[in-house]
Amino acid sequence: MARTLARRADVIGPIAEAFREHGYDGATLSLISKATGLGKGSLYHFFPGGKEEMAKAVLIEVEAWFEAQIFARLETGERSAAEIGRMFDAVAEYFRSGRRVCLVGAFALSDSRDHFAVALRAYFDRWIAALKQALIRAGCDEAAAAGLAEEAVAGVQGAIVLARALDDPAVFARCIARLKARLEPRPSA
Amino acid sequence: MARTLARRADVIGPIAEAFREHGYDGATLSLISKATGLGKGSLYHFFPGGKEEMAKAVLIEVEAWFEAQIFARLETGERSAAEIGRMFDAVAEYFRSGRRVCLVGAFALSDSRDHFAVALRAYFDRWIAALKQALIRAGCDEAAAAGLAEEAVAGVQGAIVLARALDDPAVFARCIARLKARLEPRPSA
DNA sequence: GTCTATAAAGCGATAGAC
DNA sequence: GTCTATCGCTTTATAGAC
Repeated sequence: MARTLARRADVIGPIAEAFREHGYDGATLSLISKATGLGKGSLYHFFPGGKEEMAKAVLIEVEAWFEAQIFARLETGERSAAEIGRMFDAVAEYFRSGRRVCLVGAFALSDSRDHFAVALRAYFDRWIAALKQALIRAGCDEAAAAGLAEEAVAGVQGAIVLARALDDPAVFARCIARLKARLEPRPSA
Repeated sequence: MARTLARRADVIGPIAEAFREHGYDGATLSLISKATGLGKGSLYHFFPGGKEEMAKAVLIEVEAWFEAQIFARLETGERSAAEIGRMFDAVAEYFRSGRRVCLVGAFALSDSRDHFAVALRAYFDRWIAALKQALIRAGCDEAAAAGLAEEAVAGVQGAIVLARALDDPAVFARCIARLKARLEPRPSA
C-alpha cells in the first residue's frame, strides 16, 4: 500500500525543518522544494497562499505538537512535579540540546514577527499558563508559580540562543538542568 | 564645520539597526541605503566586501561597545556587586526592554550563524567570563559564579525572545529583575 | 566620496500541459 | 497531484561619470 502521492500533512514536517534551518527569508521555495521533494506546482497546490501559508501551517502544527506532548500533560498529569521534569526532558530532546532552533523563538527575533504575531503570542502564553498550572498543583502559590513559569520558558529560549552561539550542546544541558532544579518543589517552599 | 561627507564609522550604527530590525537576509541593500542615506556606490566604497563585510563591521562595533560599557567595568570596577546591578540596568536600556533585538543572539538563531561563528562565540564567551569574574570578586566561589554567569547571560537572551513574542516589555523587565535578584550577594552565600 | 545605470542571478508566484 | 516554463520583480554587485 505504498503511497506515492503526497498529503499536505506529509510535507509540513520538512517545511518546518527548512524554516528552522534557514529562517523565514532564507527558506526559499527552491530549498523547500528540495526538502519536500515536491515541485513548486505541488507546493502551491497544497498551499495556495504560498510561503506565508506554509509558515502559518507550520506554526499551527508546532503548537499542536506541544499541546499534545507537553502542555496538556502539564495541566492534567497526575503527578505534576514529575510532569515538570518530563517537560524539560522532552524539550531537550525536541530541540536536540540546542542544535535545533525553536521556530517560534526564531520568528520572534526576526522581521516576520509582526506577520505571525498571533501565533507567537499564543504559543508562549499557552506554555507559560500550562507550566504555571503544574507548579500550582505541585504546591506553589500563584505568584511564585507565575514567576517561575515565565522564567523557565524564557530560560529555555535563552539556552537555545546561547548554545547555538557557543556551538556547544553542553551549555544547553547545563541551562536546562539549572531550570529543572529550580522548579523542583523543595521542603522549604 | 558641518561634515557633509560620511565616514565609515558614521554609517555602522544605522547599518546595525537595519540588521537588528530586519535580520541579515531581510536587511537588503536598498534598506541599508535608506537607513544610512547613502547610495550603493558609497556603501561599496566603505565596505568593498558588500553585505558580509558590513555585518562583520557591525559585530565588531557591537562587541567594542559592550567591552567598553559593560565587560571591562564588570572585571575592574571597584564595587563589583554594584557593577553587576549596573550591568542589568545598562542591558535593559540598550535592548530597550526587549523592544530592540540582540544582534548577536538573532544571528545565532539564523542561517548566517556559521558565517559569523567566531564573532558570536567571542561575544558571549567574553560576557560570561566578565560576569563570572565580577561574581567571584563579589564573594562567589568559582563553580557557583560560572553557573550564575551562564544562567544570567542566557536569561537576558531568553527575556528578549519572550518579550518580543508576547510583545510586552513588562515581561522583559520582570525577567531582568529576577536575574538581578538572583545574582545579588546574600548573607547566606 | 557620491551618484546613476546596469548586469547577472535568484526570488515568489502563475499558467498550463499531462 | 505533479511537473516545466515563464513572468515580473528584487536582489547583490559592478562600472563609470562626476
